[in-house]
Amino acid sequence: MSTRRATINDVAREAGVSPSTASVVFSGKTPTSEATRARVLAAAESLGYTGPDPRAASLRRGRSGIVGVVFDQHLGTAFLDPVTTHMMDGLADGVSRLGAALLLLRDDGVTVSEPSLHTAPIDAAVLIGCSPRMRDSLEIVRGRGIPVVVVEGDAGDGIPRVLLDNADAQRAAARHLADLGHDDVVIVTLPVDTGRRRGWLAADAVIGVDVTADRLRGAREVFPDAPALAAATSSIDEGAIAGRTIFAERRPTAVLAQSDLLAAGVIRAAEEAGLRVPQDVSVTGFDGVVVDGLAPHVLTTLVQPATAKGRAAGEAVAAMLEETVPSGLDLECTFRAGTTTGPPRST
Amino acid sequence: MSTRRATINDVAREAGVSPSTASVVFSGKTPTSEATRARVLAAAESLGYTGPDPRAASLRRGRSGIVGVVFDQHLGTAFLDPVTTHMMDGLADGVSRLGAALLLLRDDGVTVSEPSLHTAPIDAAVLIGCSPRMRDSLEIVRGRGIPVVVVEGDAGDGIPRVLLDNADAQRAAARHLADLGHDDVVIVTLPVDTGRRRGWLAADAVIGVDVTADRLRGAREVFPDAPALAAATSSIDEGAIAGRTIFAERRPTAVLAQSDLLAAGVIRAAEEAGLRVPQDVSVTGFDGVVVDGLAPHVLTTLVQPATAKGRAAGEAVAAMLEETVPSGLDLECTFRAGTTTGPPRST
DNA sequence: TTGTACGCGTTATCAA
DNA sequence: TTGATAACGCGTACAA
Repeated sequence: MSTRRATINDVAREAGVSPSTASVVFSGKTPTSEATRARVLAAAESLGYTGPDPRAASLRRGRSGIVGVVFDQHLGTAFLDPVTTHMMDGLADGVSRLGAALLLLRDDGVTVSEPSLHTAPIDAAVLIGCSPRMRDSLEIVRGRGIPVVVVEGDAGDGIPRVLLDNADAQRAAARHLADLGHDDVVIVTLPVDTGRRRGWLAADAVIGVDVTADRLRGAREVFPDAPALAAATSSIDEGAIAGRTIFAERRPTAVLAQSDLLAAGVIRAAEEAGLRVPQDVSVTGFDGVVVDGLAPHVLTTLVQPATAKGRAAGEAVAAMLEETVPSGLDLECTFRAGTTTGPPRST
Repeated sequence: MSTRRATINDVAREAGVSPSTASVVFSGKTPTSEATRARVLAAAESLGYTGPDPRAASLRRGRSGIVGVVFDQHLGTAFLDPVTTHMMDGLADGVSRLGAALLLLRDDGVTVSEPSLHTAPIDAAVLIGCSPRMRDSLEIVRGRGIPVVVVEGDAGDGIPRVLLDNADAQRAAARHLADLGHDDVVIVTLPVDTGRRRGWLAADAVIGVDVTADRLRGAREVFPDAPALAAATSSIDEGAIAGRTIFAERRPTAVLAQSDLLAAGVIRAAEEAGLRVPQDVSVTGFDGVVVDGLAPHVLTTLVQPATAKGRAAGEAVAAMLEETVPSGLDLECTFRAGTTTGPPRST
């Protein structure tokens, strides 16, 4: 009874074959005679050998079978958003053709914990929600020569990215409001930077988060002068905070929120303020997720293909690993009219 | 311009030092003179060397810095439950002292994709929700000699597991109902097996999922003859399905659901059936998660420390890796009285 | 503080 | 169908 775990060498010796033959028996890469195969398996069994050491195999192969998923926020926070969980689901699906598993990584810029982006044994990486800080993550990964796909963010120079038609979609919602007759509209935006500061956006504000910028641009194409209030994150509570701020100061006929969760919060704030939706104020969201607790309202929103987004990212990663050019990265949102928008109240 | 990436050897040669010195510069395990250090770093820079190859390092070290988290269901499904996401959050926290990252693994018994439990380069594993199928996963992992911690499941012989006082807690809720005067109670359970079949449970039904069995046991200690209806998963929709089944057949004065999501669904079904909560029927949940959309109700439930559960699992894993005996694995739920329970209607 | 030498466990390649 | 050989890239005793 040795203290050390058996290796494939031990098994080979025990079975009376060469290590390479034993290896082949486990990998199945080359046909082997039934007899040797049986002998090797028996030897493994008797030695308690349970298969090749993944670390050694991945060193030799140059592949670990692991795809890193990089978040720029606390996991708990990220997973609170249904869009993220659906995307993870699709991502798991998308990389499965690669036979890869997902490694959860967080890049908050300060943590030095290992394995970080610098040291994780990943074959590829998917960056979620490219905030400015993500650029650093990107540099690290690219420096390591690892294929990267960015979801919803600008990565610059030729890095594949999965994109929604954010501006177009948001413009559609804005137009919907305009068609109904609205012209006093306030926009509630997703975070504008890593600092996640709340507050009214100056006209010349620099927006570091692309999703936010794109959706804002789409809305402003229809309502060039609409004031915009930034939320600290995408959640019902944040939406409610934003809503309270808005209704304390003004009475717009419509609020255009950049996410369903924010919209739900705005609706809550509106009702707190004694406003009826949509009679007194119309509200639109973005994402098309199921927001529990919104009943009986059905949110007017843009439905984004969250699962498909993840799957597209996964497949893009798979393609890059196979040295192919990824495709199918541009996805479209669908406008869905609900019960939270209607004609503006007559003044 | 070579086609191959630079190794630490190349860097050492370029810097005019030995490979071991270069290695030490990167790991910081041994003091080095400022001069050599600078030289090595410069050499690395000029060769585009971004640090030790994680695969080689982990082979050498015998550690990968990765902890596997094994689910027995689709990731999307698992993450739909707030309890799971909170637990993941805690888990990420708990293993962080180890400096480890989390690898998402799924064991559905059929997938042959790699890396599976057999081949993933993990230092330890956390099994979530030990259904019968999980026993197989367990065998695989143990066979590989990898430390395992089980969350909410019976792993048998000396495998550390993070446990809630499910039976006790559920008994407290049942007693609460009994004290109010209820005696016509129906129980809605979590899945009873991997097949996730719905339906009334026979008195002698074998329950393969421990959480389900424990909570049921606690309830039956107070209401020995209460009929139990199994749901296919823990969700509001499943709760509603169960609720509809119940109210179509009978009019219990109280329904004891094994999760908050199920309870929310039951409440929805009750209201559909024209029953008021709690006047016509009381409902209790389990978990203490925030269920959006339940307002104005506040669920009477057992609050479980979901984040703490994850953290405990993470710390247990860390302990095992350090050859210590894990502790702090038993966690308690807290009874929280809400507005969904009251005295039974007079018959 | 630096260098030498070797092993970690596997698998690709090629020849037999 | 099997076997010999040579990396894969690194970390670390141990000696200098």
